[in-house]
Amino acid sequence: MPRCRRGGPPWWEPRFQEAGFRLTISRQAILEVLSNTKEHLSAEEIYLAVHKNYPNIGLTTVYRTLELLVDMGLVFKFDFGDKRARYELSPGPAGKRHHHHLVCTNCGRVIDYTDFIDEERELLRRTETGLSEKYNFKITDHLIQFYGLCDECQGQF
Amino acid sequence: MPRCRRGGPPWWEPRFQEAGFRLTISRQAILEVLSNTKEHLSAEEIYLAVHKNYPNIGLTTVYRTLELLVDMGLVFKFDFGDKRARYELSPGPAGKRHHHHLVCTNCGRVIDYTDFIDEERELLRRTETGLSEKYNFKITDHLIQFYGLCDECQGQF
DNA sequence: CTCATTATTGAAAATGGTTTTCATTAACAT
DNA sequence: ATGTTAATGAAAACCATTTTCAATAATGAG
Ligand SMILES: [Mn+2]
Ligand SMILES: [Mn+2]
Ligand SMILES: [Zn+2]
Ligand SMILES: [Zn+2]
Repeated sequence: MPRCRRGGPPWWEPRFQEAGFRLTISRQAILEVLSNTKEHLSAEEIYLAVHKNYPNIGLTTVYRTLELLVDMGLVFKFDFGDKRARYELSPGPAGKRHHHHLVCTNCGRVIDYTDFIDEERELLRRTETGLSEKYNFKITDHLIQFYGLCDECQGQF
Repeated sequence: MPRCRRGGPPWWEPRFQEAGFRLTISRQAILEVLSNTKEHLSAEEIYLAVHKNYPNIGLTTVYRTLELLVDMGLVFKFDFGDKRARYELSPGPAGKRHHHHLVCTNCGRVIDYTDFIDEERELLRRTETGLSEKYNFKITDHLIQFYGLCDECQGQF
């Protein structure tokens, strides 16, 4: 289980300095877990993963840390309809690209996709401009998700 | 507080017949409330509204009925990030047009918009086609929401 | 219309993800 | 190294939603 950082410190360290938050073991461990997965983990799943190496870190701290990380913009929080929040490390400086999600309503699988993002971006840009003018609404974020049946679940219906 | 139906029975009545569900007082009352509001009510708000005219209808029934209505496709269920589900009557045969939402992250206000829906539709159509092919994912639904600050909340920051 | 069937309902209890409380611990500036 | 105080863990609280189960009422048959 090799560490990801092949060189200097993780890109998120300066962010803690700037914001004046302490870079604790718990926070590093949680960020480490998030940076080593491609999945969209729930708080409890993160807790369990962290717990293997740091058995004394509690679920409460995981929740609190995730809230902080979301506020800091280091982590994104999603609702895929399975009754629990799911988290994903922000792309970061040299990370993956911005993406949206396909959610299987049968098995819960979540697929990241970056295809058509450019077209989406263009539409979003125009929509945001138009809506800002018409409703004087200052748009700061958007959510786009597609729901349906994944490859494996289509046979069952 | 005039009833909306100026003529025949509401458009949703046949849907119950077809599906074999009983058209009870509770269900009619809840649909009536939903059809007489432009807001996106929570289960409890619907319960309170129904309760004025039918004090014996319980919150449990409201939850159960909403679940049924969502399953029947008569009602849409949304998550605007305020920790409780919110509901909206489906456009129906002669109803309002399909729309998406602007959500104020400060005061929670939700604005329906239908502008740019045609462009969105076109993008969605192409995206759905592309994603279906690439991931063999059968898309049945989508969610688009914009977040930001509404007219009144912009001054505060 | 009357009755039997059974879907539907209400009240109360349970559920479960998340948040709060509060005493203890540890990060880090000095 | 030490003091200040942010951060933490365990337990309890929170709260929207769901489940339980006995009672009720919508519907169809007669
Ligand atoms: Mn993702
Ligand atoms: Mn709406
Ligand atoms: Zn699936
Ligand atoms: Zn606002």
